[in-house]
Amino acid sequence: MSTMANNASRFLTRNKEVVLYGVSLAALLLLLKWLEYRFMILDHAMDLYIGAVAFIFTVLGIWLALKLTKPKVQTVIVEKQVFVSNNSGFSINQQELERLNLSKRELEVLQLMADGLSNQEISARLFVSLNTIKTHSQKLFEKMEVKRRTQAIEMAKRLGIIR
Amino acid sequence: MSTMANNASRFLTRNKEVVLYGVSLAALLLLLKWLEYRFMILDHAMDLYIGAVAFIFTVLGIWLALKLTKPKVQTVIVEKQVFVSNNSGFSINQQELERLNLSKRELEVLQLMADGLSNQEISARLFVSLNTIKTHSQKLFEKMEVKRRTQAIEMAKRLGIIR
DNA sequence: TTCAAAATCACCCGAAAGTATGACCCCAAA
DNA sequence: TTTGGGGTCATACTTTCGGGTGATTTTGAA
Repeated sequence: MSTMANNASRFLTRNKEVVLYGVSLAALLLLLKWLEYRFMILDHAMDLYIGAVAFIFTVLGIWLALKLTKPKVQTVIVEKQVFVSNNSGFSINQQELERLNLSKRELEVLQLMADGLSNQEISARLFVSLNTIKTHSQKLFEKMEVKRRTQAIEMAKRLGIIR
Repeated sequence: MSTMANNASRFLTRNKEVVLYGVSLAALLLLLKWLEYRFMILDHAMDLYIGAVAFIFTVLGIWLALKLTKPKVQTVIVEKQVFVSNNSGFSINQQELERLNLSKRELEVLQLMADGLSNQEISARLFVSLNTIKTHSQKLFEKMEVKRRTQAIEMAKRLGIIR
């Protein structure tokens, strides 16, 4: 039951793009027709018209490509500060990171959590939905064996797996 | 030295693109002229011609966009080990503490928050009611000018007003 | 090519966190 | 003695968080 609703909503979400594109294309055709009639009044203005068409469709192509191309993955540079204590020599970090077996995305979410961002803000920052962040945080908590984000932050800072 | 060579090579690479683009554009214009003469022979084939132009330039636009956004951003995790003398655990920033004007109780709550405790757990630890903790945290957030406990923790650790 | 992990998104529900407001007590300073 | 800050607690409400579940798509490795 919920699967149907799920599919329907997803279908709508996808179609929004398609519908938008369709409408835009229709508008563009109207514009072209208008341009055509305008220029046809003039004499030997064909080249100008062709130029306009070429320009418009070049822009359209660029827009299309940019729209349909997936947003680039941001480069994540994690600078880890390894605090070296005088007495207790725990300069772990990488070992702990591997032990916890966190994925790249989960580590990103963890870092943003530690920066004090809400799930909503994290989702906006990473260009994904709120639900996705929830899923990430869940897996994060499971792997780190904690129950709250504050515990995750505390552990992460203590182990030095985030800055 | 290697930087110069690097820049030179990069410059050449870029210019190669520009030259390639120029040549392609020239070829494209020739193609268009040819198409124009071909179609002009026919009667009322304008739309077809315009369509061809539109298509070609749409493809051109897409190609341009894809070409110019080519560089694939790899996710690189840079591990920078910064050795810091361990004074963060000892010296508390007294000036910041006074500036924020936190009460004793509020500071206690803040510390326990940073330890990853829930409001419920904090209230149990301090032998007060949950509502009291909520009140404390509220005033805490006001004084620190934050909206969430995670932000308060982040700021407190950054300023060094808690361990 | 196939398979598993990762990443994405959805929906529901209960718990926790946070907001707003008001009240009472205590104590020290004006 | 009044006044104000700190501490306590309450009710009512909204928002966010987290758990559980299921699904599809992407991707990287075998």
